[in-house]
Amino acid sequence: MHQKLREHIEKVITLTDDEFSLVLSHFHFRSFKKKEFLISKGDSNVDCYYIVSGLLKLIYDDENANEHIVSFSMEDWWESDFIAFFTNTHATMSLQCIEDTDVFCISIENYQKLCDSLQKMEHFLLKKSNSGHIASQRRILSFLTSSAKERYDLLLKQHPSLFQRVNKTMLASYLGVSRETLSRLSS
Amino acid sequence: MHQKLREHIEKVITLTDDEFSLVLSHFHFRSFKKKEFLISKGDSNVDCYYIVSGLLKLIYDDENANEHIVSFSMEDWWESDFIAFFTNTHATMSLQCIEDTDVFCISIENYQKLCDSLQKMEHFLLKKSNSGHIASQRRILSFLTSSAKERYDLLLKQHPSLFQRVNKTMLASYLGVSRETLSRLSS
DNA sequence: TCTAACGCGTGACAAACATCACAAATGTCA
DNA sequence: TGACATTTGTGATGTTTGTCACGCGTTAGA
Repeated sequence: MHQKLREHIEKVITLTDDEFSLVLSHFHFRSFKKKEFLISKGDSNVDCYYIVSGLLKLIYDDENANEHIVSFSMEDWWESDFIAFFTNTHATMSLQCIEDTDVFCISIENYQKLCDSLQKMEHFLLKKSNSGHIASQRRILSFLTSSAKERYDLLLKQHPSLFQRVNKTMLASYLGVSRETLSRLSS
Repeated sequence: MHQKLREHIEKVITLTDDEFSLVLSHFHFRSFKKKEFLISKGDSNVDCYYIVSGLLKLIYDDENANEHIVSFSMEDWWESDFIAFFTNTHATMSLQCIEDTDVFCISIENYQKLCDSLQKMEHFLLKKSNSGHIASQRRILSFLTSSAKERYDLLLKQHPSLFQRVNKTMLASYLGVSRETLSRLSS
């Protein structure tokens, strides 16, 4: 299990065994069952997660209790309510399992300690943050420039596996359309 | 002019005079006139910009030559086509002056060199990247959860100054609605 | 294995928004 | 100042999407 985290990090930087032990000591390994929450709206002390296996959804519940899916996250991705994580405030979003999921989690304190104690990891985390920023920019672009149908087609092209693992109601929520509209788009 | 950049960085980390000189040597100062392009679609070697003064728009032109405004950027912000900047690929977006604008620009090579030569700056840039990621997440949330009218009200509340500096056509493009719809929302 | 919950499609209708067309007001610049 | 472009509002109309309602097959759990 540790090996997966190590391989993931070593795609960007190289680590000695001692260095990896140091890294690992800043994380906790945890397993969650389908439907369990890693983060619940209102939580303080929000962690950041590296996903070893499984599938999660990051959701925002609006004032009418409608669920909006901000992102799906799967194997080899990092996820959190980054607003809460980085600003050390209460969670405005929730992170919930769609499938049984194994993760390594890190607190913001340990995130900062790790950056301080191992410069290489700060470099790694900068790369990851930049990638996250890019992914968000792409999603903004899709909302600005594409119709619901086009966003549907783009998602089908870029992440076909999601269509096997996630039901239509959640796909609709991710695409920002109603379940009924999605049903009509795909038929 | 250098002082502005230094103050901006020293909100996060402290620098000696020598360190700041080192930092500065990685940037170029440039001035642009209204309507000039800092980045044009298709450019290679896209730089990243710290905005000393002025106002920019980051735009995406779709296949029908419709202009979509991905973001506005003003004094004390960082801006680029981050997808092109970080992945070292051709620009898919353009960055254009709405007002005369002064910037410090940095290439991706110098960005990386700076990270390597001054760890403190890597820390600073990680903070900035995380902030950028957060801003993007907020914008995604606004598209997922809010109507055009709500996005209009939110923008008016969070950035009232934009309404003085930017015409309605551009505001509409930023909000993702037609000019006519925006005109009806605001009346 | 029985039952309630869930997933998914679809019809009918309403609301939101885009598009096209036009006119008035304002800004720009030689 | 005059000519021209830009900005903005608004009416008419069509398209897209949301909402509500319903049925039916599948799934999950006691």
